[in-house]
Amino acid sequence: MEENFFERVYAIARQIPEGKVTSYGAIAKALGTARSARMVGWAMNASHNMEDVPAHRVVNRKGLLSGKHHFDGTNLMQQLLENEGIIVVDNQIVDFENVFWMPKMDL
DNA sequence: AAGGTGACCGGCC
DNA sequence: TGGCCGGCCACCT
Repeated sequence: MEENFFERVYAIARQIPEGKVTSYGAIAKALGTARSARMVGWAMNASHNMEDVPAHRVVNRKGLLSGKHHFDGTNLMQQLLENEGIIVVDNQIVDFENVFWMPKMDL
């Protein structure tokens, strides 16, 4: 009973454990629309109003904080990640593979 | 209704 | 990884 595409994205994002991150493509695949990775980013844009959506845990496949530009400050996203134990240098996540979390495609 | 847009991804060099 | 290009899909005007 998903209201719309966004709700689905939020559902996945909320499942991201602390200290872990995932990519837009991974979420897209979890939703079944791997090709709509861009939509995931769009949903994240709307997630700005959602407090339950940790958008800072979502990065692109390179582990780059592509969306940091959309956060309040310029390094807010990085601060949040580092706060969870994730090392971020130059807007890029260190050990990206190590902190990468694959969303459960359980819907 | 049509067109533009975007926090992407994958392939290629 | 870095740069360029095409495809993709839902949302907004």
